Amino acid sequence: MSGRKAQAARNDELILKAARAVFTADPGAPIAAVAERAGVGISALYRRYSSKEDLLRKLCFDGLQLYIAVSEKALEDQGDPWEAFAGYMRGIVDADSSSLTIKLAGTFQPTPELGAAAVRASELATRVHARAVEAGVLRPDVTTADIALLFEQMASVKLGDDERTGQLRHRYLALLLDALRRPASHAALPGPAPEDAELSARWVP
Amino acid sequence: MSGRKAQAARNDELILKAARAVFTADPGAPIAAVAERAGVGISALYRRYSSKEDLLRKLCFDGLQLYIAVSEKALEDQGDPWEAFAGYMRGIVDADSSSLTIKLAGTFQPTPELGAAAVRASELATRVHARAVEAGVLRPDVTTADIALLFEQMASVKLGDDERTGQLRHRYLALLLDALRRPASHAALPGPAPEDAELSARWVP
DNA sequence: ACTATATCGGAACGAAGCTTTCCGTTCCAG
DNA sequence: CTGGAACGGAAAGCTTCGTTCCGATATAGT
Repeated sequence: MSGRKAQAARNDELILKAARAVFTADPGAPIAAVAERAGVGISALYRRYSSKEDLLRKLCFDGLQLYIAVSEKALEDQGDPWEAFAGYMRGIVDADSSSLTIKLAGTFQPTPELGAAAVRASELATRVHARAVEAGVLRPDVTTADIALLFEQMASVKLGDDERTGQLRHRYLALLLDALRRPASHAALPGPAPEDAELSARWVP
Repeated sequence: MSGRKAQAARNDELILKAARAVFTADPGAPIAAVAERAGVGISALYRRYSSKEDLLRKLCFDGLQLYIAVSEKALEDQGDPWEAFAGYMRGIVDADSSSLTIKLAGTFQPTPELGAAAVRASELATRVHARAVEAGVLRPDVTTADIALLFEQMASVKLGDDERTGQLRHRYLALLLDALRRPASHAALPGPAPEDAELSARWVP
């Protein structure tokens, strides 16, 4: 495959990647920002998606699929129950699925297909959580819904570039995992703490 | 004091309260939303603030003052060091100061006065944190800057009305405090966990 | 070589939303 | 009674955004 077809296929990927980056950074970003980031014209977007809503639905659906994949992998993990659960949490944080699902919800009309994926994702989350509770590695007063909100808190962390943001999210996830684990413990925190300069830089954009 | 002057004084308060509510819920909200919520006309706003920026600066400054007041109160607390620190955290979360400061920053040009308040707030935060570390009640691998980012995570929790949101923020703050406290422990979590219905309601606004 | 076609870039358009101004009205103080 | 402070809200003026449209370009098939 080469020539024009190849560029079209490459653009498919470029556009999705750009859309993910732009809309996770700012759910209200304009379509033009996606095109610019992807390095294509606006018409390249409208050839693939009939509207902005359509693109957002696609992103949300992909985000749910990713969530589902991570959850299924966690359920297959037959190793140490705590490590399986912690790995699941880290996987979801890395997938940034909260930014791709809940943060975008409300900006478009959900389709049945999308609703079904959301239900499936929710079921899997319940099972992963239940397994950890039954294994006795998780404090029992935290519910599945709590976990969902905690993911959103991790997703709210944004500082510097994507790499730094991911680093910090894992730092605070480690803190969170200490609070969730039974018995209580204090694991070492990964990644350097934020510098004062990193924080104060946000006052003057 | 009565008559027209009295209404003006009452409006001063009404407008500020409305602005706090509106802009903490949505930092990009239009001025008209503030006027509507306050139950006044737009001109009542522009009589008091020369521009939207001006109003935002005022809100931000007040937020910093509140932050400073809570911090000073914590420093005066001579009781149990852990309880003093935990009370400080709860106080800042209740003040919702992250929503009034950082979330609004960037939408206006900071003034020297505002910068000075920010510096003072930062100094106090450092002292409160240092005191808890020196007392040995706080895990030492968490920095003052970490605490600031953790406040922002609590402020990112939003579900249902203001009361429910506050309840949940305290629930997750309790979880967080478990992770911060030395030695490690698990305190009971306050407030009911989110219901599935509360979460799924957000998919269809 | 030549043309039909798929794809693209980006200007142009129209709708929507926002801040700010402006004007007529109300109501108190002197 | 009257001057003016305070008000409500419409309208001006501007920006931004989604979408459409058109001319350009490069390939695939003949």
